[in-house]
Amino acid sequence: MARRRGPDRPTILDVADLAGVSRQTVSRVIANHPSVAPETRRRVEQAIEQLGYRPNRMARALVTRRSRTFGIASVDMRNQLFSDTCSAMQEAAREHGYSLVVAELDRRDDRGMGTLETLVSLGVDGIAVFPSILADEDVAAFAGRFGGPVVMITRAARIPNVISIALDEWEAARKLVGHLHTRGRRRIGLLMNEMFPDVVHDRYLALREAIAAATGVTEPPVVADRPTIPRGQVAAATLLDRHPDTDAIVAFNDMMAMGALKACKDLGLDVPRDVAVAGYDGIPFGEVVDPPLTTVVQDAFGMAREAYHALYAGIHGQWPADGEVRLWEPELVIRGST
Amino acid sequence: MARRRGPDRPTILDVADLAGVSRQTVSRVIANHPSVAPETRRRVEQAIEQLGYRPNRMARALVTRRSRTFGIASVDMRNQLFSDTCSAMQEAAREHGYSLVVAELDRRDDRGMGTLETLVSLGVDGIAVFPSILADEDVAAFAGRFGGPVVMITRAARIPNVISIALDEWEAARKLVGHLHTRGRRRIGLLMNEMFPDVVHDRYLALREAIAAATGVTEPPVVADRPTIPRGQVAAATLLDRHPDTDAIVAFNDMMAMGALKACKDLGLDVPRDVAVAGYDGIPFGEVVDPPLTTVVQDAFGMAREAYHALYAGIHGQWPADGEVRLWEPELVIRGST
DNA sequence: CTGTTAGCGCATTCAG
DNA sequence: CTGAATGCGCTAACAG
Repeated sequence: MARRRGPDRPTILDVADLAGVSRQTVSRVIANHPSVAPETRRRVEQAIEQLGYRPNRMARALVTRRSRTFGIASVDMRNQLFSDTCSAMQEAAREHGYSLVVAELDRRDDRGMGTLETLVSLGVDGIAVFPSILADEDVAAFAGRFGGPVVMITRAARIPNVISIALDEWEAARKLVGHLHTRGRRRIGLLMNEMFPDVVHDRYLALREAIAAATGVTEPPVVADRPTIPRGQVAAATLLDRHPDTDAIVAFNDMMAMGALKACKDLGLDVPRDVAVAGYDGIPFGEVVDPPLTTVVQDAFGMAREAYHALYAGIHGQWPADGEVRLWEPELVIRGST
Repeated sequence: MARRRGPDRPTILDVADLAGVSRQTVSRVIANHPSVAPETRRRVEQAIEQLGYRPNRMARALVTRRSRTFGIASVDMRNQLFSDTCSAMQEAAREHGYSLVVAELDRRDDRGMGTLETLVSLGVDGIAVFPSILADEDVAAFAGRFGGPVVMITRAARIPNVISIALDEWEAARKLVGHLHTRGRRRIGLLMNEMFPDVVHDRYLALREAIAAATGVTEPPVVADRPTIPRGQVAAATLLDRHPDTDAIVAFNDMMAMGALKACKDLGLDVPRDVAVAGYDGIPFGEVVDPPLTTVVQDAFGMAREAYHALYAGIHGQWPADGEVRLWEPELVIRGST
């Protein structure tokens, strides 16, 4: 087969030869094992430096059965909440020398399950997943097969072998709907994400409940689509067409909410006078749009750190066989759109 | 050492035993090697299915010296252009069964070079990098050490062993400045990214040149900061404070431009009447802000696909020892902010 | 404190 | 068409 271009990377044997020791000694130096003579250590370190040696982590993982990588997956890598999560997880992972393998769930490949299996075959020690298109049963099945720890972010569900980290949707819905109600809104419409109603997000259930409690409306109008600006625009237009008396729109996330803003503008509706609009996530663009967007802020960084530390702990200690849910407090940021 | 929880994942040997063949035969079936009897193949495939076997890609990589992963790195994973690039690269990679290892350059770790080395020790076959904090010399040094293909995105520079993929900054500057000039703007201020002037981006050189050609101003005012909304806001405020007669602001990217929008609003300046504002990248939020943002759109998806295919070709074929630059056409999208 | 032996899971020779 | 031997780079276990 074709040889690598240029010289091969040095191996532990090259270092050992140059330092005049056995490879085991080199291995000990790298692992910071105490039982190495200072002089020997110095020689080895010098050889490492001189050769520019870097351990092959795949070879190491093969024997330690630990790759020091975690996988993280979502159906949309371009989502700001996901980027923030990746960034914060990687930041947290650095202190332990862990790396992140990021994958976008391919819905054509067994609804995304194939992507998770790929992550496993890459040898990740644990997995964080934004479930979205995956049902609880999918995640449960995967966590059962996969030996390592699995964390689910953005959905609260008690799934065997899974720690779930998510916003407290009921608290969020109470805060948001309470705010809208205070502002005199009574006919609240919902923009849900594309999986609805096949995968019913707690966000919907919680909002429906809060709306019923506040206004007496038990089945608020709802339109589902992809959580992007253009699709949110289409969804909002549909909603307003079917229910012209709508006086408030709550969108699944800020992207859809921004689409709703555009739809209102298209229809000549004033926000917030005619229709109030609110989203979820608290992405930074929310304060630059016109009008600035009221939103339920998720502490993406805190949740990401929590996810990382759960995975890391899960590798070394126990993992809850019957699952566990960790809820996060939402923060309502009120801006001009409501 | 602590054993893995649950049963170990099945290996190729387990499959071989169950199918009653040797492991090489299993290996051949997996590799789709033709010389396997149909009946044997069927038995093996059934065993694979039954055990839920998935090849260990690290073990495979150890012997093939090819991990079928590419690394991609940037100093900020949360940047939309980077997310778009990751997403598009992964999409392109799927067809060849390649995966992406995403890393955020840690500036504390040798200005990000340490992160690149980590990627190498993880065994990636090639690397795509958004250089930002890395100077051309850094990238050159790394590409020299690393045996595999290296692609640099968002900066055009002829660096040995590196294919550089970037916007045609001169064409972009001509289009943008030409547009501003047509709109009667004569005192154009610049918001550059934080590396300026230590790492001078072509974007600055090109804009300066275009501004000189159009207005005769050879040293346009410039303020540098991080390419985020809040820092862009601060930078724009500084610029307008120092040069109150500024009638147009060109920002390094849309994030900074949105910050400039906020700064203008704070100062009671009307955009675009008093000051025109434009950015680069063409992120989707640009059309939702107030006023909608004029921007130089980069074809992130096209560039990402190009980057992937360059890397993939580089693994199998030749790589330009003296480097290569591939320029991409910018598209100027004119909206309300100018 | 250091070296030797063995093997992680797999693909690549080379034999049959 | 199939199997046996070999080794990728590394660490664990055991000797010295």
